[in-house]
Amino acid sequence: MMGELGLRERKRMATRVAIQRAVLMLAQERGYEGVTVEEISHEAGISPRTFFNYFPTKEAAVVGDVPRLPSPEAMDAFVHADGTQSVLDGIRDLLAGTADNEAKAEERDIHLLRRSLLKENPQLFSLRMASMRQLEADLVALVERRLVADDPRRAADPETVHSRARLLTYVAFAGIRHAWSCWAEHGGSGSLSLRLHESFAQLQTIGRDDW
Amino acid sequence: MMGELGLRERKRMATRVAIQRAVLMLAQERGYEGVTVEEISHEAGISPRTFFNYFPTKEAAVVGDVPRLPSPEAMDAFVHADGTQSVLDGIRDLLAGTADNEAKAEERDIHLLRRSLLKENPQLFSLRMASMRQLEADLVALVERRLVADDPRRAADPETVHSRARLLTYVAFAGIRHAWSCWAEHGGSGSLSLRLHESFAQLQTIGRDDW
DNA sequence: GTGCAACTTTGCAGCGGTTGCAATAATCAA
DNA sequence: TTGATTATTGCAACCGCTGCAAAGTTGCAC
Repeated sequence: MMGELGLRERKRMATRVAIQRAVLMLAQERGYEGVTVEEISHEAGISPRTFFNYFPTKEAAVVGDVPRLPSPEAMDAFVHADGTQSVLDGIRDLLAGTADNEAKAEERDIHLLRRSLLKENPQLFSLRMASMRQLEADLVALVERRLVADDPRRAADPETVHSRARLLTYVAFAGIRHAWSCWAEHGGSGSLSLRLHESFAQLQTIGRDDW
Repeated sequence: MMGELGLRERKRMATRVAIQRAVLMLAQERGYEGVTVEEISHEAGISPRTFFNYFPTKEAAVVGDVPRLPSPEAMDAFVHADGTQSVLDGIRDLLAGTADNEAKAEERDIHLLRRSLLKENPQLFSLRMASMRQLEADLVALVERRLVADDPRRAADPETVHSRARLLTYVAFAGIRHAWSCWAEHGGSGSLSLRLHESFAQLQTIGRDDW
């Protein structure tokens, strides 16, 4: 069966979760800087050396895995949209999908812990945003495909398409930051995805100073 | 006389410049990671311990001082604009002013060295953008003032003003990132401020998918 | 179950960034 | 010149992080 993972894999996943739980809870108590890898490892029941077999840096354990682009099907759906949705809204849905991608129940509490910690520590949220450079680059390429699919004549000017795709991507990330900031500022009340919709709706009006 | 600085201040400034020159040139040769504080200090003619009297971290010496908001007069001019310029364009000019704020001849070559290094190392540019969180926060407050000055009735809804100001600020930083990326991707040919104008012009059209 | 191959954990030694502290040296102001 | 102020430095120590090799586990074929 596919789901039948060996003992090894199960142990590794458990350790990975234990480490993240340890670092998140300790950081919640004492702040990110105030926690040492030695303490984290002790709390997680491993040696300090082993910590670095699971995460390349202390920071990586705190900010968690960088979201990846979603499934190829979702990507194709974005590229070949039916024209009823703006490019920015398409990006929003694409990224909202990766954000809520918390299928594994074991890891759900990790996500909640992390979200709560990032909410209290804007610096950590910045770290997480900074760790998304690869995702940004992937997204730029995807948006290029969408722009050309929307109007194939654009393929004649790849420079302009690239530039426009990059601008749209950067602006989309600005929208995400905005949604997160508003959400965190209000103590995390209300739905994050609702905030996301509100922020992206505002984005559409950016060119106008009358709102 | 005002310009007559004491020996102490002059020495401090010279050391500060020497450190930056050292770290930038060494990083240009061997990459940021490949250079140690010990080497930098030796090159700059100081002890490693003294290095940390001038910069809190190695990173700080590489990315340089975070730009500050410009003079109060420039800020007031932005807040009480005559309505012929959009808010985004106002932000652009405000920040372009701080970027070209390279009055001191002694430091001009430092700025050029740094710009060239950041151009080759996108990770370092990211570090620099990340170090601008304080500037962002200051700018949000300034944009709030501008929004209320544009239409005093808005003062009745500070929440919305705050949210809008934040969105405009984040989008403006997206524009700056975009301008820098385009400039760096083309090997730094052409003027950075020209790119900035092009990127902000594009920003005005963000809501429309027909461009 | 035995035994070997593959993989994981760990200790250790070491590098590099960073800090507090106290001694020393340089500058300044009267 | 002298005394106060400030800057530089060495030193010891902490912490994040890495390579390496020894020791422990798991997987698998027989």
